Amino acid sequence: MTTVLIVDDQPMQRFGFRMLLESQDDMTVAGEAANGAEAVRLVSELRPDVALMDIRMPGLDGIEATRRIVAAGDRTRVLILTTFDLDEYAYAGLRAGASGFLVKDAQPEELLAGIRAVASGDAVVAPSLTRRLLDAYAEKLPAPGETDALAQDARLAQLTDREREILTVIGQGWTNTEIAERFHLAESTVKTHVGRILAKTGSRDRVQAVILAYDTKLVKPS
Amino acid sequence: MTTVLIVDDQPMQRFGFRMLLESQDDMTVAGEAANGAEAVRLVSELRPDVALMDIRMPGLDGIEATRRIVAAGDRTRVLILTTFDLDEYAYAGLRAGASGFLVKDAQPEELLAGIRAVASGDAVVAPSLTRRLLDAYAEKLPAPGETDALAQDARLAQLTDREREILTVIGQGWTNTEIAERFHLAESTVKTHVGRILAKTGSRDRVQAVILAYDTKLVKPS
DNA sequence: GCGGTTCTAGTACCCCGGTACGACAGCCGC
DNA sequence: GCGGCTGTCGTACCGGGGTACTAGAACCGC
Repeated sequence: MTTVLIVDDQPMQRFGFRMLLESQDDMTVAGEAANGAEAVRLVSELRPDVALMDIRMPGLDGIEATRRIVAAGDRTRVLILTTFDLDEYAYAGLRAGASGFLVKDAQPEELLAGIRAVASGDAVVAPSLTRRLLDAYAEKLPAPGETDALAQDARLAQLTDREREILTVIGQGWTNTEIAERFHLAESTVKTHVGRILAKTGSRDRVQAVILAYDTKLVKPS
Repeated sequence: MTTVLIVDDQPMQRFGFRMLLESQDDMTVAGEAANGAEAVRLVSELRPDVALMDIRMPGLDGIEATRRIVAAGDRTRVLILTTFDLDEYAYAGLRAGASGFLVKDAQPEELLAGIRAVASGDAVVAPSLTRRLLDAYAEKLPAPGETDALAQDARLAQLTDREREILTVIGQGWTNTEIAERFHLAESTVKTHVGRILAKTGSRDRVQAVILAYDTKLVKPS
């Protein structure tokens, strides 16, 4: 069962969302908030799976509320909903750590699919924005040729591709739970991988693995 | 009317797609191709709106075919479809200039919505991949204000000398027990310090503290 | 002297991380 | 075909890490 917190300053808008969500038998509305401050408070209190977040609200807006929710380290994923797909909003929302960004005039099915995707650790972005996201991403890609000047360390060389991939995100601070969610693996699988990484690299725990990742430039300082 | 070219080496797979597409009154199948070379040829000949492209095919694969179609400057958008959401495939496909990337086990509605989005110039990406895309994108973003490096220094500045000292050895991989022994402290004291360090720096656990230590150059790669 | 800060220390509790098994499916090379 | 490697998943267990409190001692500045 996916629990959802509805955040919107317009009562009728909240009502509409509530009706839609309650009509689904795998979803339930954990609560409603009319502004950002209330949203932050209710998230920490109710710990919903997903916060459906409007942007324009009196007082604390949706962006800032998202930032605080993400910063608090709660497991709640934020799905931003707004009337217009203005770039600034989207970018700001994504920077704030939102897991998704959809426009309100989306089809109900799209909205529901978005909520389910976000709840399961995936992310969703309105199609109109995805294009720009891809363009920006393409620029960031290492280049058609080869994948970077891969860190050649004897310890890293023993790792399989999968293990190196996982070590990379360990180096970015991901917990086993997060790795499992975002890679769609069981936590036990992640633990197996981590155990092998530690054994192969001679690391005592993931902290030393992180240090190794930095020292070998597998992960670079941000 | 959206015209679609189906590219897949498996006849049954093509048949399935054809049935699905023909059931829609705003879509029509322009043709079918069983490999990459045929796809490139048919695109230039039929000029469909969208090419539904499988990746694994004998001869010219979907990635290379996509690259050539895009390079040819045709108006045809390529939507890549594959069985598994392997990173390499996705990255390669996006680099090649595809307008979208979906997994074959997606719901038919998702697939259709994806085709319509791509045909209208938008882009679509499978939810499972969007997450990683967002993460990568977030890294690329310049950061809210001008903060970043300075902000992290600000977080370090809040620490007392003792705390900074302890954060340094945390960054070197020491456990609480080791810190207690070598600093002649009780482990409970170390835990108190660590807890305050995490709170002040906004780190979730010592792993993130290690990352912070490296990013701020408090600890330097060996 | 008194309040604020820092360092120290303790207890109690819970959860995540790591280990130690075993198991199976797919793939590749011999 | 068979064995080895890889990736996946499961269960069970334990210890360290982190949190939430409280609290005393030393120091400093007003």
